[in-house]
Amino acid sequence: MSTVTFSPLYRQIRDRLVHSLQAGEWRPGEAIPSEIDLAARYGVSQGTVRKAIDALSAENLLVRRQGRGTFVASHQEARAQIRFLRLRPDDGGEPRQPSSRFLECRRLRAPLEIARALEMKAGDAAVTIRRLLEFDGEPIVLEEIWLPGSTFRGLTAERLNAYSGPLYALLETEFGTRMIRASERLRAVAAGEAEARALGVATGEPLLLVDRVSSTYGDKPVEVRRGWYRTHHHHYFNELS
Amino acid sequence: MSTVTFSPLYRQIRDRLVHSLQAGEWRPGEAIPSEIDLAARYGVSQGTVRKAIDALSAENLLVRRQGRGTFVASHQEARAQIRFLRLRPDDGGEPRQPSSRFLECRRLRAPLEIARALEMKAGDAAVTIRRLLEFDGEPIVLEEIWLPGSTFRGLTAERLNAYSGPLYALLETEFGTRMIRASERLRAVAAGEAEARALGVATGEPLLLVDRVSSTYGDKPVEVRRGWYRTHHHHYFNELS
DNA sequence: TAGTGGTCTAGACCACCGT
DNA sequence: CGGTGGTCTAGACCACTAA
Repeated sequence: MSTVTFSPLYRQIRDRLVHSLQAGEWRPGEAIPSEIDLAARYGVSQGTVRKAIDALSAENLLVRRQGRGTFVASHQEARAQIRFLRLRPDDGGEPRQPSSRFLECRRLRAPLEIARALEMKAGDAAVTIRRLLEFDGEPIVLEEIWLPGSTFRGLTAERLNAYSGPLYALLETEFGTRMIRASERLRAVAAGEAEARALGVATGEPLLLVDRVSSTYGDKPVEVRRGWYRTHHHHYFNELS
Repeated sequence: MSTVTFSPLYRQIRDRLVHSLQAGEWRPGEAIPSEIDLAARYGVSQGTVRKAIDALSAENLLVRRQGRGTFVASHQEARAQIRFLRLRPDDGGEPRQPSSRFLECRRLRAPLEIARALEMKAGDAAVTIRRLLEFDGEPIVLEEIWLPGSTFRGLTAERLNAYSGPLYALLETEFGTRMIRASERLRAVAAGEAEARALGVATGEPLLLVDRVSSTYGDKPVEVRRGWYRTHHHHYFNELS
């Protein structure tokens, strides 16, 4: 009585490619084998490999570059960074990358709520980071980040301060964990004392509260993040299509 | 010295299909001709038509249904309605469709800012609507909507009140204008007196301010909308992928 | 110029839907 | 059952990149 799950060939190839990506057979930024090579490897036609790669390209796991090859997507690229930070200045200028100031990085036991979101047991090791994102030297976003402690064992305050690029790029290159997608829930809230102090606004000021859960291959959640956004001169941009 | 714009066949077919949609050759909800018929009509192979339809399907202009045909997307469908209202109850239940209570519907001259967003001249005829969206009888969203008066000539308060479905469905069936995509800018603001009164909250309460510009075929903007969202028990959901 | 991805075709066959 | 979209193939050729 179970539903027969028909899976087309290109879908199976797609899944095998994802497994290879997950296993680190090709690293972020590197090229994967050519379509013809992959077709030979899997014993299918080039067209079928092509359709599999099309799917992964649409999912932003791979990036095609005509005449050069197909590459593993990376958070080092500007495009990936924009995808994961939707805040833009009101004056529509180039979305300059913010600089981050780390306020705290501690290892402790995961509270129940965090543990549940990360699919681990309450009390398991976790890392928490607090940081401030500054645009043109002005603090705009306060963030509190939670990661599973086991997979990010060497993540310390020194490591964070020694690095200047986007956080996801560091997690990707240093810890082999690539954030694939995230879902966010937005609310308007009044600034509490801590948020107000960090962002330099009055207590009670309206802030945009952004709760995010990010996941890696196989939709496994590996980060929980709460951000307080000051939206006086910035806005959260979203495209409905 | 101009860049040569190479346009593949499937892209040209895509554009011709869009023109047919725009001209109303097939109405929302109706089936378009089969791939084989279209291939014959345009003198290309079925595979090329297929790729064109794939693109339009990804853009949510068409909907494929295996074994039945390919249909013109419509705002009557539940899927379209969800795409254009990202507010969900916190308790993750089924996103019930809100009921809307119309507060006002007036015809007047477009203010400068509205005119610019709608690509018309300041002073041109416009329609403005104010309404309240209620979830389970509770007012959650206050909206102020602006439309070009010329294309929505028969839009009146009576017409709105006589209709119960989603607004875009009415605009689509009664006025032949289909909203294709929209871009939104979100901010956190303090409730002014008018918003507070309409939503039944205290003045100064944090609200999620959502500014939207929607467009129809050819990215022509045809609606400007400002919404004040009460996010005590609801949140704006967004998927980063 | 060699190698990559991108396009286009023709044809065979499969999965699904309604009658 | 006939008609629709969905898959897969093999092969030819085009567009782009780098050396």
